[in-house]
Amino acid sequence: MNTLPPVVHVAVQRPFYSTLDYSYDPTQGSIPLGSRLEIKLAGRTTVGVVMGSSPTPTLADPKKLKAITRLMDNEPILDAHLVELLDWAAKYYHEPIGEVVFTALPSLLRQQRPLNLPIWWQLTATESPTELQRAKRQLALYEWLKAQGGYVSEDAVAAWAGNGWRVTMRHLEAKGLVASTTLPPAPLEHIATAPHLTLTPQQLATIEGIQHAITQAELKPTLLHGITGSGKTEVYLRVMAPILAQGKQVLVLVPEISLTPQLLGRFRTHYPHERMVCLHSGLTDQERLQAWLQAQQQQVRIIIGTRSAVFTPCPNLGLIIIDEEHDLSFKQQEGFRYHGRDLAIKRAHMLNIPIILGSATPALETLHNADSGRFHYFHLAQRPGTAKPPSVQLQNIRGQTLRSGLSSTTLSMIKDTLARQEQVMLFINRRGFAPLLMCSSCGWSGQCEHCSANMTYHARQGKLICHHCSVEKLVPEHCPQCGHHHLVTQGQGTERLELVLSQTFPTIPIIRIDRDSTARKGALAERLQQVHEHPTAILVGTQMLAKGHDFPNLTLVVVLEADAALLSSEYHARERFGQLLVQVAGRAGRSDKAGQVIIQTNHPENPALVTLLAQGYTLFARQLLEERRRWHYPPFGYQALLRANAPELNDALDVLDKMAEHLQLFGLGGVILLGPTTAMLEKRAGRYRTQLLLQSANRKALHTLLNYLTHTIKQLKFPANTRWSIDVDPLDLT
DNA sequence: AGCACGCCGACT
DNA sequence: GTCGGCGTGCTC
Repeated sequence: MNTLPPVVHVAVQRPFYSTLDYSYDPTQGSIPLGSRLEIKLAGRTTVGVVMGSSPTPTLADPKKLKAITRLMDNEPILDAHLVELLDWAAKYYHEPIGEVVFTALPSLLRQQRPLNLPIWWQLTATESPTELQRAKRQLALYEWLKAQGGYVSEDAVAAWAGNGWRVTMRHLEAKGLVASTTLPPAPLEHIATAPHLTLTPQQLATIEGIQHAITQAELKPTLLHGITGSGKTEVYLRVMAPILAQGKQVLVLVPEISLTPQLLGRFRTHYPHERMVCLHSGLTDQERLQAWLQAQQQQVRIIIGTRSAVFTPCPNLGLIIIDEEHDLSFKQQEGFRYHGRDLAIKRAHMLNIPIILGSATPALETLHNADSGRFHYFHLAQRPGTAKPPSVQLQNIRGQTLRSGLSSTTLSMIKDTLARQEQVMLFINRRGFAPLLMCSSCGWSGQCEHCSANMTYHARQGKLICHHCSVEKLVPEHCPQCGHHHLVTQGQGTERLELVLSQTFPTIPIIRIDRDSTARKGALAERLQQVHEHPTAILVGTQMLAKGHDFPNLTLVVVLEADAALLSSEYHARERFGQLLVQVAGRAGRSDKAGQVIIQTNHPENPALVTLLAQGYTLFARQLLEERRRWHYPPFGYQALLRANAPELNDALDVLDKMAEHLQLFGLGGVILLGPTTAMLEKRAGRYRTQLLLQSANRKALHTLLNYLTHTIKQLKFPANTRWSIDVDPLDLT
């Protein structure tokens, strides 16, 4: 007779694409989905998470079956919905299930420490039945519980009732008078008492429209396309109100840490009595765990966080908001390469709750979804108050002599702006002093030993730094190749601009904001403070400056080195440049003063650029979409990028050659293979990088192929020391 | 990913 | 004769 025990399907922190089966003793009770287990794996004790169960083992050889060691916590750590989402994500991104589940957990929960959530007792009936009259002890405990307001912690019960309390509680539980629970949800506070901004008719109409859209039976994601300064945050805040009033949770995803405190401030002001948490990379492990638990226990209803916050357990989730949905930081670029926005959309769909994507510059994919009617679309095209959109002009620098990257027209406009006692911002997406140091005599240049790239000259530190692998070395005093003393720099960086401007405008404060000048904790806040203290000033910065910050006295923005992005062969480059340009331009003239934007370029006739300036972002984006349609690029086709790297180029190529051959043997089913080729940055940190692009009009065909690959890859023999990865929906093809 | 097992070079 | 190199293969 077959007496095989029931099993749970367990995700473990190992590179396995499937769960492992472990048996358990059903007489000890069932094991809920999402529970954390202690298990033995290959002779070692480790942590697993229950992803499913079945009455009999599903593994081929039942002799291998082991029993779980124990349940680690008194509560499952993930609810059924998150288990389903993570399961889906593992399949969609072709990532080992354990990798997915464990990146979704706070790091303290990946370890073998039990969580031991406090148990609370909840009164479930308020009328004490007469039968309790006879059971004095039960009655006393029951009345005491009632006096405490209906929720009491296990510890409090033990302290009050003394020995034997557990038996008494079990009696009360059996009579249906109490139930054990985790922490009670935070009480409903009173909502939105802060003084409200007056809304524009357009904002009001948008809020009303969104509120109507998100209460429809058939929910679609909503794109809120609002130009910079149009008050998207205010719309989020108002749309949230009815959701919060129902006691539901709102999950807000934001691009990166630098903007989180700012947004949190707005939320605090608007909802001063609502408890909220922030989940970002700046938290300690303990803080992160606490925030995670508070969301899980419904102690907070507003959860603001970066990419990984999409996995925060919210048992009563009512709305998801993705701010700056186009932002690249939502896509994880290593390991489990998920897209926070796309997973949020999936999560909202699974829960049948509304989701709002906000951006001044929606991603092409998102815009296409709105154009095709798959998403609702709302447009906030005006800035409230007197703020007007800035005037943007292209400045042809072809054949002009530049002074440290600045044309004479630019310089005179800077002078004029400063004379009006206003601020100027110079935007250049390159930190350091100069991107290249070379010998004027023999042509030697400072190459990184580990990467196929130049090292950037950082004057202040007196170093050459590789921006790809962070290797540093002291600037040589003379040419390492010919001994010549005349080493010259080429090109512009933020540091050099800062220096040149301080020489040209010795009385004007120059405030540089880039990764180097803001590395120290609190340095960014200091710099921003300086900007607000000096109404006449020059700001020099990288894309850090492009997002979110409000500089009311800033009226001139100069964009330098625009051409690299325009000429790039990477088809995402122009989309990103357009987004960046619109975001940068949005910094100019945010109050009542008119803003101007100058773009220095050698290619003022560039069609994408011309469309962007003459007809705006939406038409620019639609034009790029048409191009993508012609090439069957996303969103008109589906892509996955296989990457490999190795200390030897041939080994890295060999990996992808073997994969390509393997896939061809299986049958491509209409999927096109492009490559293998070397990556644009051929060598990085001592490893050669190669890639193979898979493209198909049919998502299913692509996924079938990837699924075959991951499940048969062990048959392939790769050279030693090679690594490979799969990137589904890649956003970075370099 | 770990880790054990296993088959070839320089050492007590 | 052994210690240890990292190639190969397995983990419910």
